[in-house]
Order: sequence, then structure tokens, then C-alpha cells
Amino acid sequence: MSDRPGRGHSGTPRRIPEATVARLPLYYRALVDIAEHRISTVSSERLAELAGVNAAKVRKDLSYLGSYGTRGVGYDVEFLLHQISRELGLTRDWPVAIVGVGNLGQALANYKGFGARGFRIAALVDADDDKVGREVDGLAIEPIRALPEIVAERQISIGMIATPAHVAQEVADLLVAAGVRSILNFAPAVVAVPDGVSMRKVDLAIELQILSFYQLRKGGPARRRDRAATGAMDVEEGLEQGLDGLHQGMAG
Amino acid sequence: MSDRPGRGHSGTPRRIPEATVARLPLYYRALVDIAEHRISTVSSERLAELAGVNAAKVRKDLSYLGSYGTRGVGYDVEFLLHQISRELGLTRDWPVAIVGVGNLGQALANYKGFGARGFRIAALVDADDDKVGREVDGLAIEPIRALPEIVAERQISIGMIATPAHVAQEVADLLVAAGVRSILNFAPAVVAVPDGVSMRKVDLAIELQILSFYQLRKGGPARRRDRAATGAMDVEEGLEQGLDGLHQGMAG
DNA sequence: CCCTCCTTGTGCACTCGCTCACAAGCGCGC
DNA sequence: GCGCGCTTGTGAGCGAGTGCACAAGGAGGG
Ligand SMILES: NC(=O)c1ccc[n+]([C@@H]2O[C@H](COP(=O)([O-])OP(=O)(O)OC[C@H]3O[C@@H](n4cnc5c(N)ncnc54)[C@H](O)[C@@H]3O)[C@@H](O)[C@H]2O)c1
Ligand SMILES: NC(=O)c1ccc[n+]([C@@H]2O[C@H](COP(=O)([O-])OP(=O)(O)OC[C@H]3O[C@@H](n4cnc5c(N)ncnc54)[C@H](O)[C@@H]3O)[C@@H](O)[C@H]2O)c1
Repeated sequence: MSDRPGRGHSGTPRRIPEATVARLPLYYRALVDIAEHRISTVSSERLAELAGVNAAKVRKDLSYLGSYGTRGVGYDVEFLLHQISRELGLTRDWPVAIVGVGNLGQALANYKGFGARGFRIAALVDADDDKVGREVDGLAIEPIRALPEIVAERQISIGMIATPAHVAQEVADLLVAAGVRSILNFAPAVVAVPDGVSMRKVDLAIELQILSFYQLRKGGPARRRDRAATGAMDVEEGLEQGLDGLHQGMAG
Repeated sequence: MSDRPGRGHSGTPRRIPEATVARLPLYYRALVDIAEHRISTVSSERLAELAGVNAAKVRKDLSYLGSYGTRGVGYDVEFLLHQISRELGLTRDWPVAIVGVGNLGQALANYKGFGARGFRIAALVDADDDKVGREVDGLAIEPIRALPEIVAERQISIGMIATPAHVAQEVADLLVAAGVRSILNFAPAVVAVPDGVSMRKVDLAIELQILSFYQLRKGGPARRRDRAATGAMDVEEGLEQGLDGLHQGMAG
């Protein structure tokens, strides 16, 4: 915050569209790569290429953050990295709790890719007493009934639900009651959360079904091994992914 | 494109919007639940509730499949289930290959939720010779160089990439070369595929960053700044998830 | 000091998806 | 046989997001 270069007359530069927010992490990742190559400036064209989007979109997206580019030159990599990172809150520490330490929960707990962006697994919680006490990657599994204290003491802000689907809503309710305001749900279930709590979901089965839908309309039902199959359904590039699921109740 | 589809005839009535395709799996899941309760008809209202969407949206979505409802009554559960399932290709068998049997790959391989929808893990592939030969859930891990034969012989249609990000593009290329036309990518990397190949991605880190973005503007844990305290950022319900990522090259 | 080159920032037109609201249509009771 | 109530199917209006194309504007060379 502090000094707001560019167009910050008032408090917030402008509202950042949802679609833009979803792309900022892509730019961030691309910029990290660029920075590692000791490159100091980057054009929207190049950034677009690395992020896999359109150059105009990159410029428009970045313009929501402020006028951070230099005409005729491009964007300063370090500076932009800092701005995006601040905007996304990556300069902070985000303690995460994983609820349900089964197959998926363990994989998540073992995953090393979180720390870099400030997301830190701070708690593993399960309802199975046989699992409680066991350690995963140096972190002990704790009983679900301890959730309120855990969330409060460790300032947990994000909860991941990796339990069976039929208890997902119940778990979400517990997380919310404990004070968690952001939830990432991996269970294939519709989970409702009150206003003020964000919920996003990752649903494997849906992704696969979308893929099969389109595959069905490509080479025809009877799979042929030939590649010049000439699908009857010609969808041009640029179709956006997903849109599935709700992002509920962002209010404070 | 040319003629007004009408319906009634056996072909595909009309083009189904991307957003609708992404929701069909939700309806499918809700309908399965309903069918298990021995309920024979369902209204759009009820279905909407169970799928977590708006009733009008349900009706419009289902209308793309054809006029399958009965006014004053609702939709026949079994019939609708069959129609959606046919539309999504769930009546078929979809052999899936997992490339990269590490943390995540193993969790996926052990996951029991695939079979129900026709998705069957038919191959586990890894580049690490130490892993090759080991079994996961009764399926042996095979060397990546055998991919072409594996894909051809087992009629693999979908590939999942669960390797480190820096080899994701390389792996995608191998999958495409082997004949796979649908890819689900879990690696945090931009992966390009040629026309005719569908690519979807699941990116944990992006989801978390989106969550932290909104959490930051809510009146977060360490609250300081912000004039209007809590209510500053009041996003109403119904914000859609994602839009991130491309669905490239659907052409045949 | 001006001119040219290059890239940003954005106005605009267009597409897509969402929601509302209501007429059409079906079944059931009278 | 006829209306009545309920639910579907959809036209229309609206808002969000996208991509084009270009003017605005900084940098560096002459
Ligand atoms: N494994 C995968 O690759 C995968 C892929 C996609 C989706 N999913 C979904 O993720 C979820 C977890 O999958 P999994 O394979 O890890 O299942 P799992 O059965 O291996 O693990 C579930 C864990 O949740 C715990 N649990 C059950 N009820 C609980 C409760 N009320 N509170 C706290 N913990 C509870 C169980 O003790 C268990 O440890 C499922 O909903 C599944 O559909 C998994
Ligand atoms: N583990 C998670 O929970 C998690 C969460 C989000 C994203 N991811 C992403 O999923 C991917 C896999 O994560 P992980 O934790 O399983 O990593 P991992 O290191 O445990 O597993 C990677 C596997 O890929 C194999 N591999 C490497 N190069 C290969 C190649 N060229 N061809 C075939 N196989 C190859 C390795 O031998 C290893 O078995 C990573 O890109 C990671 O960022 C993982």
C-alpha cells in the first residue's frame, strides 16, 4: 500500500475483474521465471507468450493494477513482480489447514510447492483416531475436535477439504465456525458457505467429464487411430476453461 | 450453424455452450443422488438446489439437450440421467494414463472415484527407473518410453500429467505424439497443445492465490488500513469460479 | 532539440453467459 | 370436458470479458 504510484488518487486504483485475478498468478509465475534469467524488463508480448494468453489481455489486466509499464520499453520485471505479489497477498504468510488426511490429503501435505508463495501447511486434521498422532512430513495429524483451537492459535486462514464427499458440508461448517474464511474443496460435493467466506473447488471428475464430452465430438465415438480425423466439431482456440462452481460470499 | 435445430430428431439438437458443459456433471451428480432415493421426477428448482446453481440456469442448460421435461411436472430422473450421461460420454469406457507417479500421481492412482463414471486408470508411467516395475493399487508402473505402445494398445484417450512442471510440456508432447487427444495437467506450467487436442488444467497454487487475493480484501487477520473497515469489498454472491486456463484446440 | 521507433494503455465493438419474467403446455380435479 | 395450478422452455435485456486497432507517450539517436 503506502505509496501508490500511477493513478492512485483515492484509496483503491480500481476494482479488479474476477477474470483478471485468476490470471495474475500466471503472470506472477512467468515473471518469476523471467527474473531468474536476470532479465530486467519484459514486453506484454513476451509476457503473454510465457503466460499463455493474449498480449492485449496482459496489458489490460496489468492496467488494473496501475500504470506500471513504460511505453516503448515494457514492464520492469522486479517492480511488476512486487506489485502483483502485493496484490495477491503473496508477501504474507498464509497458514493452511488440511482436513482429511487420506490419499489426497497426504499428497497435499507432502507437496513442496506451497511454501514458495507463502502458503504453509500449518495443520493436518482428521476424524479417524487411528490416524491422529501419526506424522506426515514432520507434521502431526490432529483430531478434528481440536479444530477451533488450532485455527485460532495458528491464525489459520485457509482450509482445504480432502475428506469424503458426504462429510464435506459438515467439515466446511466446522471450518467456518472455527473462523476460517477461505476454503478450497476437493470433495465432489456442493458445499454452501455463508457470506463472507470464499469457497473454491477443484473437481477432478468434472474436468474428466468435460474432456470426455469434447473427445466424444472429435474423432467420433469409434476411436480411430488416424490423426487426420476431421472432427465435425471445429472449435477455435481460446475457449476458456471452467466457469464451473461458485465463488460464494466474498463480503466481509 | 445452418438450420434451426428444433429437436425431436435423433442428432445433437444444438451446440452446447461451454459453460453448460461444465455444469452437466453437477446435474449428473445431483441426479444420481436423487435416483438413489427412489425419486422418479425432479423439478428444475430442486435440481438447482442440489447442484448449487440457479433454477433458470438449470432449465436453460437442460434445454440445450432437448425438451426433456414435462411442464407442470418436472424431469424424469432416470431419463434425464441417461441423456446427460450419453451427452457426456459416460456410457463409454475411458482408459486414462497417469504420467508421473510421485506424490500426486499415486494419490490419483489410488483414487476409487474414477471408475463410477467410466474413467479407468489403465496405465501408470514414469521416467524414474527405480519406480518402474513397482505396483500401485495393483497396476505396474511402466517406463515412459513405452508410452506409444501403451496408448495404442489400451486405446488410451486421456492423459494426466503429474510430473514436475519443467517437464510438463515435454510430457504433453509425448502424449500427443502417442495419440492422446485429451490432457489433464496438474503441473503448474503453461502447456501448449496442437489443434485437435483438448487440454485442461488443475492448478492448486492458482486457486490458493485467488483465495488469498479475496481474503486480503475482506478485513483479514492482521487488519489495518482500509477506510470502510469490513464492508469495503462487498462482492455479492454468484461470482463464478475460475475462467483461468485455456481449453485449446478442440478441432478434430 | 526534434524526430523516429517502439510499446503501452484503452475506446470500442462484439460475443458469451446470466437472469428475469412470462407465455406455453401438461396433468389433474371437478 | 374444462379450467386451474404448476413447471418448463425461452425471448429479451444486461453485464462481463475479449480482442482489435490506434492514439498517447517515453527513450534514444541524430
Ligand atoms: N485421491 C484422489 O486423487 C482424489 C482425486 C479427486 C478427488 N478426490 C476427493 O478428495 C477426497 C479425499 O479423497 P481421498 O482419496 O484422500 O479419500 P480417503 O478416504 O483416502 O481420505 C479421506 C480422509 O478423510 C478422513 N475423514 C473422514 N471423515 C472425516 C471428517 N468428518 N472429518 C475429518 N476427516 C475425515 C478419513 O479419516 C480419511 O483419512 C474425496 O472426496 C475424493 O472424492 C480425491
Ligand atoms: N503433490 C501435490 O499435492 C501437488 C499439488 C498441486 C500440484 N502438484 C503438481 O503435480 C506435479 C507432481 O507433484 P508431485 O508432488 O507428485 O511430485 P513428485 O516429485 O512426487 O512426482 C513427480 C513424478 O514425476 C516423475 N517424472 C519426472 N520427470 C518425468 C518425465 N519426464 N516423464 C515421466 N515422469 C517423470 C518423477 O519420477 C516422479 O515420480 C508437480 O508439477 C506439482 O507441482 C502436486
